[in-house]
Amino acid sequence: MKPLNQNTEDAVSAIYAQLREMAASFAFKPGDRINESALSRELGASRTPLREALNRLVAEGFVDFHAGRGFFCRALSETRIQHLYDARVAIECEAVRQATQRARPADLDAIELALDQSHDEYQTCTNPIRLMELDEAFHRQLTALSGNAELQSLLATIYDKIRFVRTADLRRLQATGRSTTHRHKPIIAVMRTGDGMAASEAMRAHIQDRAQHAAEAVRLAFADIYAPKEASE
Amino acid sequence: MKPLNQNTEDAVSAIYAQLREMAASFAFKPGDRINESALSRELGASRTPLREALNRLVAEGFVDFHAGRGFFCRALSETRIQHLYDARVAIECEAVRQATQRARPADLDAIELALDQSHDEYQTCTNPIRLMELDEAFHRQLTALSGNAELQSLLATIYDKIRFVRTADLRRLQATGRSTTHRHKPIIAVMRTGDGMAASEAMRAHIQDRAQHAAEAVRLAFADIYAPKEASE
DNA sequence: GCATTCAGTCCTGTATACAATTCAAGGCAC
DNA sequence: GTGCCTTGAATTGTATACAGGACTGAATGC
Repeated sequence: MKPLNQNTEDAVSAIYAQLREMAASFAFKPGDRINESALSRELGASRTPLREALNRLVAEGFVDFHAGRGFFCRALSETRIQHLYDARVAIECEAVRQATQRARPADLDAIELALDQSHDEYQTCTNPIRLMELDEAFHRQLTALSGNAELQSLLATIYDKIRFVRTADLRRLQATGRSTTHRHKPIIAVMRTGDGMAASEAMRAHIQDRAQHAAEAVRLAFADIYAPKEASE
Repeated sequence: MKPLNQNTEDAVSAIYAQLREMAASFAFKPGDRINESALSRELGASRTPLREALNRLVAEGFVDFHAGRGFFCRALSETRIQHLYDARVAIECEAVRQATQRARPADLDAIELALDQSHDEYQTCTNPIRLMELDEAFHRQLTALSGNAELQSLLATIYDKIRFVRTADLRRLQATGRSTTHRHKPIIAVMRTGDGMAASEAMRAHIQDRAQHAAEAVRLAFADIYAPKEASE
């Protein structure tokens, strides 16, 4: 087999990143068993590094592992999505609270500028993936202002898990001509007042507004997962 | 036929559980490289399942992985501990908030009963590990009342990461004749009023009270880690 | 004396082999 | 036809072999 350059990037991490993306986009159907031999062939590696990468995904909750039976794509349920949205509320509200205390006006200016710059693209963009990236960037930047690496990494994992649902939700939002961008700037405005509690509640309201549509988004996501994809990949 | 699933699962999962306990108790010194061959011999398995278990710990943040150099016990710093305490605040405050809305009086009665039953043991117990278990049980039970599996699993991971520090902190608390149990019942009392926000704030105050001592606890923990242990192989 | 180089050794990273187990299908009894 | 057993292929679980990078320490040049 082709030797991989271990100095720059090891195979396990590369496979892991690929698998995580595949899991986030539901290249595997929920509940399906993952065939190690076939997948390792597909990824051009052997089963050993593949299994190591899969074990990371098990620890993060993307994949289920049943002894003697192998790895399974974790099932998607409305309950689980609701739980993940609530976990997102927990992380982001605390992060915003901390950020409100730590952030300097210049930090908030930078985020607001980024919002303004992406506003036009947000309105015209038709690619739901890109749409989601723009939306996610705001939340990630805000969480980063908390200065807490643990909160950031927890949030990143949650986002990966709900990305598919959020994409479906944002697509539907866009189809109805609405958007969530206009809800972002008010949060910054509250943060400028220095009231961490109020900023936290603003973020809570923003996220829960979307969470209410999670159930419908899950159904949309299921439709996407099982719909035949034309010429994709 | 009897299901021997657990039998085969034991290998990787048993190693994983052992490693997680070793990591939580800092059997490896922070920053040290983990020698796979030696550790696999010690655990009576080969490197393959050991590496799979280690990769799970990488995903959970117990272990660092550097390509080409292997696995390393993750360093412990005051900053990181502070971040983990703040993450704990995020998770537990939201969980208590949800639990306040969901819990029936009987659920709260059960937790309060458990508190009363363990009160004497808490006062007389000299084993810091047991002390920590008792304290942790309260927080875990409360979080479980939220009904959110994601919050529970996130919290479990965080607790494993800060367990060593918390043990040192509780030991010191006990040495000074104080305890944190008396702070638990007031939280239940607030929950009974049905005011989720107030309950959340009570929990925040409770956790942050201990977080303030985290820095000192880290130093104590370091002392424990590097102190020569008698009769330890 | 100090930095550098260069072997030698150790250790990691991955492939592969093989045993153990599960799964599926076909046959058999009822 | 239905349910159970048997049997064989497919798949997982683990050990091991081996290639190649990383570390160590001594020898060398300045």
